Formats: sequence, structure tokens, C-alpha cells
Amino acid sequence: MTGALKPGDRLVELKIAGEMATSQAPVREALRELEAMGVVETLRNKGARVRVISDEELRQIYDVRAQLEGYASELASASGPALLSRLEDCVGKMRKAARKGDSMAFADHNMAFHRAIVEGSGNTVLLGMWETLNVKMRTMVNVARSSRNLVDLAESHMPIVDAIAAGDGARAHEAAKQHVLDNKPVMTAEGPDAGQ
Amino acid sequence: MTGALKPGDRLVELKIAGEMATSQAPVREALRELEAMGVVETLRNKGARVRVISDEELRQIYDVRAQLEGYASELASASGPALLSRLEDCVGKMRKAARKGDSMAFADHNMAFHRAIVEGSGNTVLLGMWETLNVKMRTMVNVARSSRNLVDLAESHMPIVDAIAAGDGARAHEAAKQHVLDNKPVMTAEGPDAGQ
DNA sequence: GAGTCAAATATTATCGATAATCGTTCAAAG
DNA sequence: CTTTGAACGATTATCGATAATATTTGACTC
Repeated sequence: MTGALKPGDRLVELKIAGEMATSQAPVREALRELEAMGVVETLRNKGARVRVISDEELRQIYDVRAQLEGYASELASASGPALLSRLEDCVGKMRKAARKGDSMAFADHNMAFHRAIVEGSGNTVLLGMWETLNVKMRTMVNVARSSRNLVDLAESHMPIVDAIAAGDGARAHEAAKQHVLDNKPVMTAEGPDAGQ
Repeated sequence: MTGALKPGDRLVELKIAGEMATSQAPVREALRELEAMGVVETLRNKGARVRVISDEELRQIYDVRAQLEGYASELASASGPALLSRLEDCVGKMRKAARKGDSMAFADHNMAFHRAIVEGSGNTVLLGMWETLNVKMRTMVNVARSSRNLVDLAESHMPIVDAIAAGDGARAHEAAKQHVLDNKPVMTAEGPDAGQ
């Protein structure tokens, strides 16, 4: 699980089974599960390898995530005050982590914030799709921002919180959508602007 | 595949293996694949059963689909004329099937229409999510409309086509979203209005 | 020297059997 | 009569070995 394997690495069933002191069958099961989560991909009779997500696909994921979280925020605006305090708590912890430059903790609280919104939507299908996209993104190494940017990033969540607090679904939708799009990675080959 | 199994039916691996004149392993693989597609669900140590989609989940699927197809239409508005002729072709075939009262053919062309839009978006991630939702819906028996309604239903696609033809992304987004929501099934228990 | 076919190798897919696990039944005690 | 607990039955999970398949290597022909 925590083993450092690079994208594109081949995953040979019997080899892993030997290292794990188990048989081929459980490894197969695990690989099938990872495949369903989108972490690895398997080609028939050719075996599994760690899935490599192209820049283009990553950008597409952000686009879809923006739509999904926009809609989730819209629904969550009709939720109770429990969600709101949870969101404010997340932002508070993000601010603290940002000041300390702890990008790991920041990423955790950031994730918790977004998850809280999607959970708060009350739409379990939506939550399932969001989680699928999330797992795919996790395979990327998209941390390592400067602490200065982290502070700004923490604050950039507030428009969403404000809109949900006001119960303004349309505004929350737009704010969440924009928030995700603002963090969408820029194209590496063509025009690498300072996006976020 | 074409075997008639009702939702909720248990799927015993060795039993199926016996009927198929094969071993347990391939059946397991197949069940795992079906699980990934959302057709069956497996409980640990309890086996697989045909997934039963509740009314509430079906309605949630429609809500998410509305968002996804709205966004797809927005993107597809920037696509070329090839998509447009394909969409018009689908509507034409839908009209024909509607007049003949052929609900099976209608469902096929209807599906082709919506798929064309999502494919035309050029976002493969979006396409993947849409297909997942679609497979889940397929397990439902949501055909059997009167031929009168089919004619109306065919025409209800035109606002989407018009908006895409005009290259108006925002209008296409809204039209597609509304189209899906208009077809969202109503709640069975509370207030079964004439939605459609 | 280049191309093609066959053997060798590496790896997945499948098999038959066994172990582990869960729900259920039945009997005995309170 | 109820409740507890152990044995049973059914089913999944795992094992070790074998078969099937794809890729690579190597020799042989032209």
C-alpha cells in the first residue's frame, strides 16, 4: 500500500504473491479491485500496470469535478447548519496548516472540506462518482506548493462557505465550480501560465 | 447474458460454474467485472446478488446525469458539423420509431442520441462516468410508454439540437439538463404526477 | 544482411481441491 | 418456554498446480 511504485510499473501477480507470502488468487482479487478504483489498468493476457494519468486526462478530471462539486454545493446549500460548522472547521484547520507550511495536513483538511460538501449533498450516486475521480487524482503528486500559496488557497474556499451559509444554491454552485477550475493544472507543453 | 434473472437473485459461484461447464475462477472474474459495472453487488463472504436500484437511487442517477449531459452539451456545442448531422439522424429515427410505436427501436436511437452528445464533448472521463450511470439504469425496466408519448419525446430533443447548431453552449447546457430532468421518474409513494 | 518461422520464456487464465467463514438448526440447560 | 451454544450445511476465499497465451530469442533460409 505505502510501497513506492512509480506509474507504469508492471505488476506481476506471482511475483507479488511471493513477496506477500500468499497465493496468486488474493493478489488477483486485489488487482481487480484496484482496477475498479482506476489505480491500475490491466490488458488481457498482458497483466496489470500502475495506471499513468496523462496531463490531458488530469485536466478533464478537474473539469468534471468542477461540474460535480458545483452541483453538490448547490444541493448542500439546502442542508442544515451541521454542514456549515464542519466546513468552517475545515477552513480553520487549513489556515493553521498553511501558516505552518504543513502541506500534508493542508491536503488532508482540504480533502475533508470538499468531501463534506459532496456528502452534504445527500446524493450518494454523486458521492460515488466524486470518490472515483478522487482516487484517480490521488495517484498524482500534486502537492508541494509554497506556504504563501497555501494561505491564499485556504481563503479561496470562503466564497463557497459564504454562499452555502446564505443558502444561495446558484451562487454556491458557481463558486465551487470556479474554485475547482482555478486549481486545474495548466498545460505543460503549450502555455504554462501562472494558474494558481 | 440474456438469461432472465430478477433483481435480488442470488448468484452462487459454484452453481453458475456447474451450469456453465467451467470452474469457479472464471465465474468469480466475471462477477467482479459485473460488480465494477454496478450490475451486481457482493457482500464479503456472503456472495453476489443482482443489484436492486431503489427509486431514490434512480432519481439521484437522473439528477447527476442531468448535470453531466448538460456539461457535455456545453462542450459539444463547440464541436464540428459531423456531430450535428449525427444528432439530426438520431432524432429522425426516433420520430420514425415513435410513429410505428416501436419502443425498443426508439430506446436504441434515444440512447444513441445521448451517447453522441457525450462522445462529442471530447472528454473521455466524462464519457466514462456517463457510461457507468447508464449501465446502472439499464437494469431497470423503464420502457413501455405509449406511442403518443414517444412522438412528444422525440420532439423534446430538438431544443438541444438547435442550441448545439447555434453553437450556444450555455443554452445547450440548460436544454440538455432540463431534458433529462423532465424524464426523471416521479416518486412512487408520495405524489405520482404526470411527469414527462 | 534481412526477414521469417519455431522454440523458449514469461505471465496470465483456469482448474480441482481445501480451508475459512457465515448463517442456521437443533439440543440441552435454565 | 426461552436462551445459549455447539455442530452442521452452504458458500466464499485461498491454495498449489496446470493449461493457455503473448512476447522474445534464436536459428535458418533467401
